[in-house]
Amino acid sequence: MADDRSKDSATTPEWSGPMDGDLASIAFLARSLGDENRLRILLCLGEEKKAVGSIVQELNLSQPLVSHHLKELKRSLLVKIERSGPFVYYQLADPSILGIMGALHLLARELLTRRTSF
Amino acid sequence: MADDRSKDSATTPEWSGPMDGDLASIAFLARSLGDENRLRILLCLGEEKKAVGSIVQELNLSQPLVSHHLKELKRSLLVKIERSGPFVYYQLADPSILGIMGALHLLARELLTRRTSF
DNA sequence: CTATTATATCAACCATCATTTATATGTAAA
DNA sequence: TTTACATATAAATGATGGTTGATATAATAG
Repeated sequence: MADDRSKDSATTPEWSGPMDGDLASIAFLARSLGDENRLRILLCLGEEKKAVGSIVQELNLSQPLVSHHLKELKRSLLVKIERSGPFVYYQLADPSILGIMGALHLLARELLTRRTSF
Repeated sequence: MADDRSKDSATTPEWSGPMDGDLASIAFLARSLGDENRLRILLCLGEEKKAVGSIVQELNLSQPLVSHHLKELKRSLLVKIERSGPFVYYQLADPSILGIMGALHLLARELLTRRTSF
């Protein structure tokens, strides 16, 4: 049982291909979604670009904290940046982000209700 | 600027409702998906229940590590457990988990290709 | 009972991360 | 230039989390 890499394509259910370094990207994205304040920021961004100050005021978080999380969201490419004067506007990089959050929300509800009803 | 909780329903894009403690559940789920080894375990589980030893051998990970991650996946309700003799079989709690992983994979590919092509 | 197999837990170490406070950078106006 | 505002960064701290190695529990066979 030295090493065996010959059973990849047997149990690939939804995607096709190697999935080598892709799992790292998926994990990286998921970790970026794994913070409540970042989720609030993404949800607050919605579909309109907003400046940092607006997010700070809207979510009632400290400005360095919002800035830090925005930096993290930028690192994971989940938001796009646009400067205009002294303002920096952040925007969702892709609308599917909200869809994924919705799917996670649905899954969480499902798992929790399944848990309490059994 | 003491406190203001009067602008909730203005910018809810995809779901409806309070989203109060739901974001915590979403973040919890996302954090559980935010580890490459756990993703490999979920992907390895696929749709058939497998014992711990099978996962250990299939992914070439140490048994305590797999057991620890399975415990974490159980804590987030992403897997179901079924004992049979000395074996403990783990199974995906919901098939939509693979769909969410696929969506994250698609988003990652999209964001990365968008990044390198601009 | 002992022995063996399957799985879980414990302890320790190291890394990552979220948060706060303070400070720095940058931009625009007077 | 100074002043004011918007945002970013630094340093420090506390908490959480992944990994390894050793050990413990559980079930079964002999």
